[in-house]
Amino acid sequence: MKALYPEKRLVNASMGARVVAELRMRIITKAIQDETVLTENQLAKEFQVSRSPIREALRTLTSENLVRPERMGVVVVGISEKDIEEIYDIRLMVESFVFERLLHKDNDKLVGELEKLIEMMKIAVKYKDIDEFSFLDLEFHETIIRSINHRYISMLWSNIKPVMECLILLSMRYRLEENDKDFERVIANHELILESIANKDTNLINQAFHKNFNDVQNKVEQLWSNEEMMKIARESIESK
Amino acid sequence: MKALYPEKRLVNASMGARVVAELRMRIITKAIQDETVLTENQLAKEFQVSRSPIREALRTLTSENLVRPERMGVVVVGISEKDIEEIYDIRLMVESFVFERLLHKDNDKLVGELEKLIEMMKIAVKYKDIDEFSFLDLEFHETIIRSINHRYISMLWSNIKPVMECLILLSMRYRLEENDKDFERVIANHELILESIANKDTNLINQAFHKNFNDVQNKVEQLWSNEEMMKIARESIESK
DNA sequence: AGGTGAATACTTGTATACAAGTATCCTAAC
DNA sequence: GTTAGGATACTTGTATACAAGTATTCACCT
Repeated sequence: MKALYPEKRLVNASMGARVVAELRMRIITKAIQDETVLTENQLAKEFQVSRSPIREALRTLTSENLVRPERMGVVVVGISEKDIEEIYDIRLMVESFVFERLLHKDNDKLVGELEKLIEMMKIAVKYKDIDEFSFLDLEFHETIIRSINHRYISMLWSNIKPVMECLILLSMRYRLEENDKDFERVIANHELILESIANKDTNLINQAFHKNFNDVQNKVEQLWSNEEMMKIARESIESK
Repeated sequence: MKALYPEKRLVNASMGARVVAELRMRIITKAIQDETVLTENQLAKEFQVSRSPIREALRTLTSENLVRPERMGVVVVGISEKDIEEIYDIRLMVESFVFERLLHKDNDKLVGELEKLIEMMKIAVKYKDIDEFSFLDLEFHETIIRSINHRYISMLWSNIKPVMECLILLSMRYRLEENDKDFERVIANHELILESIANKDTNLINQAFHKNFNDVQNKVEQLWSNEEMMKIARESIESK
């Protein structure tokens, strides 16, 4: 099976990290079906590594709630449409908290960084580097979140980030097949968020969040609700 | 050094789990100072186990933000008063979200469970079993959170829970030394929360949350702000 | 036939060995 | 005295070995 997660992001990564990234993608795309039982030995054989990195990977996936430990081995939990909604509950909760804090700060430096990221996103679209575009999207949000220097908010973010990353990656790949005008709209959404922050405009941020979230969430759910589409998303990378 | 974490909670636990529990307590009580560099070999020697469980422990502590990985070994981050405030930001955020959901549900079963927990807390106070009281306190909150069946909210909770557990454990032990009338007030706070849920009373829950949070947070911070008090909390268990 | 129990082939948790890389320290040259 | 360079003693990441425990299977007994 071809790797689902971009190799580019794994240079210098340990085998453990590679296994996590790959398993996560397979679980989320249902290339590994829910309820499948995974054991360390079996995975070690399949990935041609020892049990040590596999153990590490399974622990990470457990903490991300993608698998649940049972008496012997772990069983794949995967994610459903309901889970995706729930992830976006968390995002909305976290990002709203962050915006509230931004209102009482000077955000010039942040605004500058966000402008840079938007420019880079435009370049990524221009050259159809969808994976890069996805990572920039995520980094945009992470930059905002980190800017308030709230250790535990950052921690929350880092807990849901890996799954978010997969979701965005997949939904963007799918869009590319489907309708690449969508990328313009994604960029416009981010420009709206940027403007809200620059002007500390509470009404605008609510609009922006809901626009952005509904947009991404709908796309992701659309993707998940249709087995055929999921297959396209999986294969869009495998065929590369 | 005597164990800081109750042995009772570690029956059947793996060495890895024990090491995590113990290191977490030592870091939070500053028995291990911030900025200390910990390496796997050194800890393996100290705890008389191999590197495998130590590795596992350090990974867990990293995910909890109590240590941060560096090129060689991990360095202890620990928690400050600001961090404690931030943890309570998260709690307030999460528990408010949960209460909002509770308003649209039938909570009879939940209310029953909470009543049971409060009774048990009273017994724990009667027999001065402070560690048990602390765990019941935490379980009270966890029961509420789990009741809305929100996978990612539960995940967030499980990420901050271990540190919360230590904080509550320490603050309760300290109270016992200081003024054991406090326990009555903690119970009263929980009864207030219970009542808010039973009656779906939005105003009351805000009062209850703020009362409970301010109470615990103040106690904890009071504890942290004074080196001498921290020593008392540490030793209150060591002398057992 | 149905249930019991022992043998077997799994599983995880832990210890240990090894390779590759990095900081440190000591020596030597200037 | 100061700096360069190499030996040394660390570090982590990974592989492998072993012990203890659990599911399964299959034969045997009732």
